Amino acid sequence: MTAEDYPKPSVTVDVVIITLRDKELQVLLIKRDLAPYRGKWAVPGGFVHIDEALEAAARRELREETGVSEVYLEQLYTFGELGRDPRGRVISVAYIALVPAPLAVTAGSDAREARWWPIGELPPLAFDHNQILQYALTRLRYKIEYSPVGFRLMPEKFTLSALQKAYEIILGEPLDKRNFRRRINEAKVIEPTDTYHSGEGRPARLYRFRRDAIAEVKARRLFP
Amino acid sequence: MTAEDYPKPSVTVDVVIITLRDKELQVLLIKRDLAPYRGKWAVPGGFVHIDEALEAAARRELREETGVSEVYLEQLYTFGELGRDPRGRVISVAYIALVPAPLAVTAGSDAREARWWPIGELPPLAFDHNQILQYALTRLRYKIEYSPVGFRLMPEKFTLSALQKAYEIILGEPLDKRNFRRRINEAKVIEPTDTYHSGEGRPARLYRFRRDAIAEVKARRLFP
DNA sequence: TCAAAAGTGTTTGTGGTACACCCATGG
DNA sequence: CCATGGGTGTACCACAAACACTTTTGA
Repeated sequence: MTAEDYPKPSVTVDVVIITLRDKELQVLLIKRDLAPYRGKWAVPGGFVHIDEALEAAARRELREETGVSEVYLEQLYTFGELGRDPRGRVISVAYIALVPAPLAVTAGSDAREARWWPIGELPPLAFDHNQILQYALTRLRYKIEYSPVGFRLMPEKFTLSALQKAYEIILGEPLDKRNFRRRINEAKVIEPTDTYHSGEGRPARLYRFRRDAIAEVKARRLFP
Repeated sequence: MTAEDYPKPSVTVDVVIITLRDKELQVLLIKRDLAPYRGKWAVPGGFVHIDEALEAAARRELREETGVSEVYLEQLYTFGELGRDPRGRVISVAYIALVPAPLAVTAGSDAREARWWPIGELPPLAFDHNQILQYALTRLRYKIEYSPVGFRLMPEKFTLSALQKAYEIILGEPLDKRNFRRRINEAKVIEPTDTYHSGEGRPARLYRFRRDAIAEVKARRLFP
C-alpha cells in the first residue's frame, strides 16, 4: 500500500513572531477576515506547499508578515489533535521567531489587519493558538537560561544596559548590574565595538554578538 | 481558498523506542521488506490516519511493535525536508518512547523482522532515520539532566544500585554512590517500599517512583 | 555644578565533588 | 568466615549572590 491510498491531513505552519517593543515582549497577531473564527486574532500561518520544506514555509510566512527572514527561527512543536480546526483535519507545525527590535517596525504589508500585542494583554485567540503561544513563551524563557537566544532580540549593536534591560524583560525580574556584566563577559558571547552611544549621562560602549559563539552550555545535572 | 485546493504532503509518525537491556541502551528497529530501502533497518513508523490524533498514531505504532502503550512517549521534532523520502513528499513527526526494562521482552508480533540494537552498534538506517535517532538520543541525555525521565526505563520496583547503573549507562560515565543517593533523596522523586531484593550480598531495599513527583526543576541560568 | 547613566571588586554563602569504611546476607 | 554488594558522613572548593561608590558626559 502506498501513501496515496489514504485521505491526507492538511499541514500548516504557524509562526509565533516575538520582539521587544516599548520595554515589553510583544507578539505579532493577525485579525482573521475569513471564517472560521472571523474577527478573532491568530498567530500568522498558512498551508505548507507541496514543494516547500517545512522551515522554508515558516520563513515565507515570517517574510510575508514582517518583511524579514534572516532572523532566529526554531521549530517548537507539532499540534495534531482531532478537532483543533473546524475546517477538517489540520496538523500544524509551530515555530518561534525572534525579531530584533529595530527591524520590527512594520507589521504586515497586505490588507489584513496585523499588530503587535504585549504578551500580558493578549486578545482572545482563534483555534488552539492560545496554547501555541503559551508554549512558545515557555520555551523562550526556558531556553534563555542556557543559550544565548536573548541576543536575537537585540539590534546589531547595543549597550550592556540595553542588553540587561532585555534580559530583565524576558525573565520578568531585576538583575544585578555587576553580576550581569561579569557573567556576560565570562560567557564570551559578545565583543566590544569601538563606537559609543550618546544619550543622557555618560556615553556607553556598544557591543555586538559574536557570531562564532556557539555556546550552548550544558545545564547543571539535577537527576541525579 | 481552502485546504482542499492543494496537493497535500503525507504525514507519518516515527517512534524511536528505547529500553535498557544487557547493561546498554538499546533501540528497536525494523527491517524493511519493501522498497525503498528494502533490507535496510528503520525506526518503526507509519502513516497517520485521517481520524487519528498524532500522539494516538504514535501509541498505535508503539503498541504494534512492543505490545505496550502505557509508557513514556514524547514528541521530538518534525522532519519536513524535501526529498527525505523517495516516494514523494512525506512529513514525519518523530517521537521517543521509553520502555521499562522487563516489558521490553518481545519485539514485534507480525512477520517483519524486528530486533533491539545497542546504540553503539547500529546498522545502516533507511531514510533520514539516522538523524532522527541521533536527535532522540541527544534529547534523552539532555532531558535526564533536569527531569526524572530516567525512571521510565526502570521496572516498577528497583534498587538504588540498579537505578545508579541505569543513569551511568544513559550518561556514559560513572557516578559516585554517596553523591548519587543524596541527590536522589533530595529530589524526592522516589519512595521506599517495604520489600527487599535478595541476590548476592546484603539484600537491597526496593524503591518506587513517586508518581506525584512532577519535579521538572528549573535548570541553572547561564545567560546570564 | 548637577543630573543621569556607565562602569568597576570584594565578601559571603550555598552547593557540588571527592573520598573510605562498616553492614547484612548466602555460600 | 569469606565474598559480595548495600549502606552511610565530612571536608574542601568553586561559583553565584549581595552589595556602593567613582567616572564621564550634556544641560
